[in-house]
Amino acid sequence: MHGHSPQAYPLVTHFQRHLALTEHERAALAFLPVRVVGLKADQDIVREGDKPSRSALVLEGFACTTKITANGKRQITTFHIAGDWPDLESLHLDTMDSDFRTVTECVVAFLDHTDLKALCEQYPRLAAQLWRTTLIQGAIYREWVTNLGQREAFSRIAHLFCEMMVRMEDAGLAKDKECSFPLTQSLLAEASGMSTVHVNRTLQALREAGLIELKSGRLKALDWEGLVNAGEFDPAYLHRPRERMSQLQQ
Amino acid sequence: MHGHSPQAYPLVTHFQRHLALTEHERAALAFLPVRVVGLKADQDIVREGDKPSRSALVLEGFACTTKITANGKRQITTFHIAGDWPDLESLHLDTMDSDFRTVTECVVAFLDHTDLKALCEQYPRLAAQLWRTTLIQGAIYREWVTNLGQREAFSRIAHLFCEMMVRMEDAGLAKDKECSFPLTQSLLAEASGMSTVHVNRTLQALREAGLIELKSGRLKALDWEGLVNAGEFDPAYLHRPRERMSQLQQ
DNA sequence: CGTTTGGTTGAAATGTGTCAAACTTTGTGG
DNA sequence: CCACAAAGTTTGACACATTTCAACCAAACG
Repeated sequence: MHGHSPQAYPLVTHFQRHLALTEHERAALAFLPVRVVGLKADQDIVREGDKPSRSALVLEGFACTTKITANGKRQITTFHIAGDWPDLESLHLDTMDSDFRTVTECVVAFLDHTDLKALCEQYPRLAAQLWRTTLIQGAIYREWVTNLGQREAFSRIAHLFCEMMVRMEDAGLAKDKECSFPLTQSLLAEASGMSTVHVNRTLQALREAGLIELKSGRLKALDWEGLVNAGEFDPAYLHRPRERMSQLQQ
Repeated sequence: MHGHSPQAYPLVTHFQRHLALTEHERAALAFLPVRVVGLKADQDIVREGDKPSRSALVLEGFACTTKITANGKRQITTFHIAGDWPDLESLHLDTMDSDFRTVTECVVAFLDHTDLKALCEQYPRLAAQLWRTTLIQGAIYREWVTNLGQREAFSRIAHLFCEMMVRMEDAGLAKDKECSFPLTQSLLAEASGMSTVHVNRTLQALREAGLIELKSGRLKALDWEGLVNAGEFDPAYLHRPRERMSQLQQ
């Protein structure tokens, strides 16, 4: 599929989450050439060392950014869900310093850097919004550093679950604190810097504490407040649009 | 001190590291109003929850970004040295999600967001460069997540030392793999997610391995290649300007 | 010179990793 | 639709990295 398709609408949605678009801006976005592609699970989209000429907006599915150490260990540095723009940074950093890959089957929209750069020059507000998108991703990284550095297993996993739940909600993919969650324990291990075995035991502890239910690819927070406490979770770092902020209180 | 002063030159330097400036751009930078301020050690510059109307460029000294968990533990998410722009993100994220504070005495240049935004609208290349600056900071966060998640004490501290040394070199603050390093062991603990005691023991191990000398506020890599190996350090994530890349091989 | 701050040490407690095996679920091809 | 393979989860026992606590020492500092 190519250009001007209905598939471009998610792009408009992305911007409208934070910004009231003018007609011109909306039109510019609608006419941006996009290439929508379906991808298999567990597949590289961009690799460390690549010099991409385009960036991908996730439309459906779960993806992640990973880094591999010289010793061959792998760290997932963040998960991406629908609406996320995982490798937007490559717009201004020519060489990828990490891998961007699918976790589940995904649908992504590829946008050429040349088109995006032209858009940015012509529409400074859209440029600022894209910049903002990368800054929020940076804020998430800061929180992950803190999560890995300061919290032990139980809180750490709880925090990860809180973050994912809130982001899924904001993307319209969760309700009643329940969402699709197709992440294996070994992926959770790679994301939390723990061994698979210990993730397993921690999940049992979270279940025994009555905080979560996690099975067959779905996560449900049985006791949201309890989970938030366990994870010491404060969603401020997600810099959510104002309207969404209240939803946490529910 | 206010505006147009010789103090503004570091600003030009910052941009010229990555970008060949035009005369217009250089002039625009030179005329940006800056307020240069000297700050005491161990002092907040901006706090979590603040909504700053300006950002600070570090001219001298060591600073850091920190997050405090609900349990009162503190994580240093990154260190800042001369030439760094620690809270540039506040240009587009209205509320700070972390603290930015001095470690040593510092000299910083404050720049108003309104001025920076005007600059960005008029000079897209400068905007892109500022954006790039925040993206590189993001890349550093990714690496820290990996460092905390996948490396044990010995490698983790080695990696931190490698990063600092390379960044100090690039800022012109290190030569012969030796630089000022006024970080206490308890700061290193907060940055590495380890206890002070274990930092102490790890430093002894690094010394016994003949990799470093660290005393009276100075760090020297006695065996740079060994340190790089121990830390599995690959500086690609720092996205250094091309000319500097070769320096690592020395 | 005393006081503070930062560094070092030892011993014990504990969180987490490792290994290896068994079990369960999911997916697939016959 | 079953049977089988593959993938993911769970378990136990043990090893080990790291934390904690408490004390002591050294260096920096006014």
